[in-house]
Amino acid sequence: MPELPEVETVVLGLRRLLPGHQVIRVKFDWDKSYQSSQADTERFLFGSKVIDVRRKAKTILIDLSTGYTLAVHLKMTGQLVYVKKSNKSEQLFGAGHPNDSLLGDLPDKTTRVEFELDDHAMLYFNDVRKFGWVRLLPTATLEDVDFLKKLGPDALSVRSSDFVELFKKRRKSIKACLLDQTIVAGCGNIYADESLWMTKLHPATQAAKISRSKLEELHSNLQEVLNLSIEKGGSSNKNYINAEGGTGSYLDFANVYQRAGMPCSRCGTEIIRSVVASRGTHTCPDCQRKKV
DNA sequence: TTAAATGTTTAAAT
DNA sequence: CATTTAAACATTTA
Repeated sequence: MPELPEVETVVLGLRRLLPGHQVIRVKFDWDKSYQSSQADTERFLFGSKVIDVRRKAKTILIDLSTGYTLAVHLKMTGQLVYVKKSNKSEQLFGAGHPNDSLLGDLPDKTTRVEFELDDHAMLYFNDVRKFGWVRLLPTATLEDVDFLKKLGPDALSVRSSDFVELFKKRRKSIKACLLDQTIVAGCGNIYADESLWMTKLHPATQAAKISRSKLEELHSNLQEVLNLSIEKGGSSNKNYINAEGGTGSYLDFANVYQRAGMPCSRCGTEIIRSVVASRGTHTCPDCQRKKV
């Protein structure tokens, strides 16, 4: 699911499963979901071996031995599920948008792309809303591709001082800045709301009006919640499955996201929902006093 | 029936 | 030209 920690969970999981294996075949039912020419697919995908799996912001990069890379973007509802069946056992790993496709039999009606691997394993790309995509691109040109070129520094690793510099002259709302991947890459709607609540900042506050110390606090809180969520992604819950296939709520950590009407865990005031930066926004009206 | 949903991307407005 | 805002994409679920 389509925020940095979930993408990271996908990457960490697939990195243990894919490298060394060959891609034999691909099948897709929606042409926007798999973007490559037939010729490139035959030349650079079929028979190629997976070298590595990595992440750039919220894009998953699967590097192949042919010098090409499968770039995968899950957008709002994408997920990647790896299934390897043998006579006696089934190895299963999946992460992304938390719905039942992670646990059910595949392919199902949300399956857009299927990759067949040389060891009888399958990699499924499921995406209810069809916003996501898989693209086969030359590895060397990835840095020039527009959707990766314009990204700001990764939210997980950006230094505090750089973070402050990037934000202090922006005139749009702090929430719009957090969601703007060209400023800082990797934050999404959930973590924007959570980190702003932690920092006691109202999402509609103009970034330029926020003090240096508050920005430093926001930087620290954002990295904290992202890291915490990555750790949670490693445990068994509904947006992550493994052989045990356990369920749970991946939003256990959330203090405001989708908690409208429930009490703020800090002061007890009711969490409210509004719209900021044209996205659903959750705040504690007491802790995060409105900007002027 | 209407509203909302984890994210870009593009066009239009400032 | 750079920045900011809003609509679009496609579908399901509450």
